[in-house]
Amino acid sequence: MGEMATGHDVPPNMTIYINNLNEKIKLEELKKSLLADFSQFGKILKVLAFKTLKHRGQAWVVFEDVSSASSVLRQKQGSMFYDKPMRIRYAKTKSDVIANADGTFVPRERRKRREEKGRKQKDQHDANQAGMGQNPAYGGADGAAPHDLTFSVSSHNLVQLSQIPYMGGAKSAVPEAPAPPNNILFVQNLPHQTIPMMLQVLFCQYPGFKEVRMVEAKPGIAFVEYENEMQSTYAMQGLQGFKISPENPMLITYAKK
DNA sequence: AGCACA
Repeated sequence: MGEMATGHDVPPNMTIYINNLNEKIKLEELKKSLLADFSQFGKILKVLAFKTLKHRGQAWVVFEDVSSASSVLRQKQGSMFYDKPMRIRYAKTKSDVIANADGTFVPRERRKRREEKGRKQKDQHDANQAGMGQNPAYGGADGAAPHDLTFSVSSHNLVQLSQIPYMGGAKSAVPEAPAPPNNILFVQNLPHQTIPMMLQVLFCQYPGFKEVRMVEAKPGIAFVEYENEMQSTYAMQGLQGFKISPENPMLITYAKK
């Protein structure tokens, strides 16, 4: 239930399709940067990008594992790349490198001939689907946040941070009239001894994190800025109700514009 | 916006 529509109509697979890329960047540089940037998520088998009208501003990155592709999709979604936010989805059809590896590859010429004949297309389609569908486990748990750590921020005035999702005990769960999405979050109900570093440790786990701001004169609140709204939203969902101390589930809303 | 296999 309550699943946010993340807009991927295609089943998870090893290849991610990226668009809204900066078209001014030379293909070789673009591919190298994608490789450099995404390698941290797992082994990359291939990066493809083309200069034709129909394909500029787009790229395909083929990972060895679906889990790597999924991590990138979730963690890099909307992040800035050459001054533009990347839009990432799973590729619609299986990459040749993958098809070659799993034996379902059909050379392009043969493919075309088949399609022109107007029959046997279904075989090809089924072959493609078979390769894609090997991931039954992924669909359901889209909400598994990348952090499930219990950790302590501290020097000496040790504060134990217990990661217990806030269940909505009584009042301060979620505001009735939410502010419109904003890349800046407004955090309330913090313990008065909270210092910016404690919040930074928590919020910097989420992609696009920029900074935490607190006002000395106003204890208990903070502003946390991300690069964009998607990323602030993701962080908000991940940390909503997080208790820095047992009696202080944090209330996170979008800051007013 | 645009899903390829240079």
